[in-house]
Amino acid sequence: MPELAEVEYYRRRWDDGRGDIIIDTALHSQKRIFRRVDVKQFRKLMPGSTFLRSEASGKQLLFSFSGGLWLGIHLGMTGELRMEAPDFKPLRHDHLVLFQQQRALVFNDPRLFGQIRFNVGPEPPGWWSSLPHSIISANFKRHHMDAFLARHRKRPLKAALLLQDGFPGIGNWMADEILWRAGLNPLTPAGRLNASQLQKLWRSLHYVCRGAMRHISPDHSDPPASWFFHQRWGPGGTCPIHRKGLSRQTVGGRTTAWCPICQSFPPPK
DNA sequence: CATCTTGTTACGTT
DNA sequence: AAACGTAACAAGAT
Repeated sequence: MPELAEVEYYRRRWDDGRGDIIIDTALHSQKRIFRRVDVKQFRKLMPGSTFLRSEASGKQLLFSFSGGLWLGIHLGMTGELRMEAPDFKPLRHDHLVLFQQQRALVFNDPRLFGQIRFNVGPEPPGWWSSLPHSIISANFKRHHMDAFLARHRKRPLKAALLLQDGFPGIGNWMADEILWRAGLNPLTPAGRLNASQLQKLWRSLHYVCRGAMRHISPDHSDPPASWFFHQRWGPGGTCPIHRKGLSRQTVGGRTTAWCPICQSFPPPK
């Protein structure tokens, strides 16, 4: 499920636990989610530590705990965070539970594409510090986008938008929304955009990211009815402008939908 | 039963 | 060396 705004939504679901001590943990440590975690160390250090704060960057989450403990979470395709009662009994897909006096903080992921990290140290772990600038932040500059598209000039635009090094937080539906609003065909090679098309992509990228954060993050509600979002799945989907049928094709390994009128393929040079 | 999935990574190829 | 394309991972929904 989770892209930029949904990740932020799930981050907030553990907020009630801030300032409280972890008294116990439960984890399905044999699952692939924990393949990068020293489980023995986690089980030893986490109880007695206080949950301090959390942050999201793209699709990555970082939770900090007293004693210099850092818990990284990637939700993968189907990961969720939620709160339960303190006597919660984890079921099959509840792979990580942090028990507090008043509640249980639960990470659930049926499909196991998520990933947990655990680091110890005074500063945030290196994998976190070296993440690319969030698209939402002022540090994400136009020259970053231009340089990234140039580096991946042969990739279809859709595939380039899915690369987290360049567009952190963008996933399948957001990429389709961005390209529809920019009037760009998903198959266009990333290095083939002229100045005006680059500008449209830049503005659309920010419009969709900001809009998703505003509409989805607070309560996981859907974006406005005018968004392409509502049309891109079902076979009956139509362009919100023309009300005509959409084109569909796998691009960059994902199902991609676009309006053949708004997003016509550019003529060869 | 076959096909689909809002994500990433390993690996072989260009 | 870097970029590119695809299979694989796992489980549930349709």
